[in-house]
Amino acid sequence: MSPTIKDVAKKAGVSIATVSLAIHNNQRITTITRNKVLRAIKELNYHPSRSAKGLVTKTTGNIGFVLTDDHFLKTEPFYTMIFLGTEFVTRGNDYYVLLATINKDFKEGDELPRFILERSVDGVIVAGKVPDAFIQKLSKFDMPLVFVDYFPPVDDHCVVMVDNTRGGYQAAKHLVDLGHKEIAFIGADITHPSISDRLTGYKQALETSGIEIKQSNIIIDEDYPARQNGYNAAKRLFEKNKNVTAVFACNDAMAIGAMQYCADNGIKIPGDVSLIGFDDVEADLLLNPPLTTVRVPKVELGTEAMNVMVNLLSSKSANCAKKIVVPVELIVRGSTRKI
Amino acid sequence: MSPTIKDVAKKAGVSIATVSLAIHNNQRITTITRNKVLRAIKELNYHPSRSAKGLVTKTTGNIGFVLTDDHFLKTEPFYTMIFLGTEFVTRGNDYYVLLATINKDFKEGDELPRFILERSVDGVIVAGKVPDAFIQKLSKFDMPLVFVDYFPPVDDHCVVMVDNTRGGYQAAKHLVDLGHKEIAFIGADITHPSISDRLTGYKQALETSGIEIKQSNIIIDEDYPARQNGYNAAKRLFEKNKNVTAVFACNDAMAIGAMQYCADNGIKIPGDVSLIGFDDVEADLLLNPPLTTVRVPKVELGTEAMNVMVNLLSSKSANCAKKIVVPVELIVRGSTRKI
DNA sequence: TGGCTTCAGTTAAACGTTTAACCTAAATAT
DNA sequence: ATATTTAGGTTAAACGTTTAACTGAAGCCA
Repeated sequence: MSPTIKDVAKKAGVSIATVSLAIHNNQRITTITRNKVLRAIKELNYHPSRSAKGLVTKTTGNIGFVLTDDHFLKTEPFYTMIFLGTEFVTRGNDYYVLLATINKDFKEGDELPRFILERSVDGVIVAGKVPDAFIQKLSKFDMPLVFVDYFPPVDDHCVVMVDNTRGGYQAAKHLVDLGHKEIAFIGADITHPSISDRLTGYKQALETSGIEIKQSNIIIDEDYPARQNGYNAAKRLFEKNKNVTAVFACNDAMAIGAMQYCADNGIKIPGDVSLIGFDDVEADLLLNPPLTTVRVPKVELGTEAMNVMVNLLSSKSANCAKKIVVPVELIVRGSTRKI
Repeated sequence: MSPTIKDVAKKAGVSIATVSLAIHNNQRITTITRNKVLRAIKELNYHPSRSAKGLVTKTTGNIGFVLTDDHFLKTEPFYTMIFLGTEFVTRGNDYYVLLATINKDFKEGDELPRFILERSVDGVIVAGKVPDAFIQKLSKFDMPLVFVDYFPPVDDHCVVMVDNTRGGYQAAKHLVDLGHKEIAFIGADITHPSISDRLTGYKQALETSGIEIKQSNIIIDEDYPARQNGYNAAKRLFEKNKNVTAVFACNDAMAIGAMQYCADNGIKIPGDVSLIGFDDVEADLLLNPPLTTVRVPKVELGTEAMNVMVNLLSSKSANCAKKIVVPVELIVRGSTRKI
């Protein structure tokens, strides 16, 4: 068995309270006693038990990270990167991250992740879009909450967001600057605020550039923005609309699908059509041509979210309802060109 | 505050011991009392506190997952997939996974991950190659240990391995079957057992096919098997060795680098040279041509490792020193062809 | 009838910490 | 000289469980 505080107390010839106080640098303990204690700790290689500490302080040193199972399973490691971002921060602070998924159709009667019920976490980071019913139920626990890459309907929470509107603007503006006039938008799941914000940015860019916004140039799939849907959206677009010279896909997955459609149908990129995506996933660089895109700093989203959480927990301040918007960056590669 | 076992006891009109026993389906409690207790639990929405339970049972419900920081940071999400595999299993069993990294130059004096010292985990899964000093230090704690994708020097541990030798054999055999005779191997970090096993398989395949093994066809970089090193290895290979018609790269990252070198130097794949990798990473499908490779079931490695761990913890049996070898699979795509 | 089992629970100790309340001796104030 | 404060600890309760040991009633057997 590993040594307990009792062993340290005996070895140092003091009470266990003194050991505890010494560990926490309490003023009441003289330097000389503290050193005695510290020496005993070193000799025994003592480390306090987290369980015992947790029981009395009602803290666990863990943060929950929740996302829906379909986000968890998708091939693009978008949320994985955010998760890793949170891990980076915990390295510095004294926390660990517990991961849990919920059903994307979470209903009122469903159980919350076990770590919430058993109080194994001090706070919860929610990543990506989650059902309303889940947020409702989660909010009943008075537990610090941080949302990342999703803007919950009720608005008194801490949120870390991507500047999707500005990114959409930058993407479309880039195409405008290259001389394009017939610029299409392909997207999916427009109820997702991130996606609709990108569309908003697209519209703003065309508007401020004096280019008419045509509904026929906007293709929205109802489903999830995945490669297959990008393929289908491109098909729907090009079958009815021959004069499009540039396409802004709502994310890289759809852009990759669209690129595949073009390859299958003799549409040259960027020769015939310029294509720009959103997210900047690993795959972009391997495409032929490499995909121009708007970079979302995925790891940074995670670090920011965890930073907010750690602040929330340490300051014990009221729910600050803080909002952080992390900037995006246009990455020009080979899939766009001057017309 | 959430309800405690005391609240349940009061509501059900029994002692707290009865509540505990009822929860654990102890025979001593009649169905009628158990139901009373269960009803109270439901009404109060009671869930036992993990900290309190942990304190007395000396369990935490957590499993540690350790890898070196360079593995954690590399772009190919190889170990991330293994990690996710462990997560999948914990969904079914009652565990969570805590992630920690160690320095790849871990020395004897370095501290172990905090979750081990503070006893926040019931067992540790070690992924990938880790320093000997780390294993030494870790072994001193009598904590269940499972190694995945690495074979520790001292051999009394549970291990989940990839069948690298067989995979290397299959890869080289595939090239032989396509009629190739001058088959090169490019690799790096040959001290890693996985890599050297793949080389062994390569040699076996040539041998059993009656093809001479030439040292000049084997290029080993000392560094890490990454894209850049694949590029360099291909350069070294083709500059001195014009008649090679097929290359087996020790992993996909190096294969991708080699492919880049070939593209830069007018070597057509698979026209002039057939190329095969190892791992089957996401990027392979996006390459032009898509890469023939040997699939390593990454997620399955994680699930297997976690299954072994869960068995170890539940059976409380002696360290079974179990070995599991998960099979690989040849995936033929566009980068190899008949000569 | 009386002694022995079995049944169905209860009591209380234990797990390893933190921390409020208490204590004693020395220092300071009146 | 006595009363009060301060310094530097110690004592003991509390956190929420589990579980070994105990108890009292009922059933059984001779």
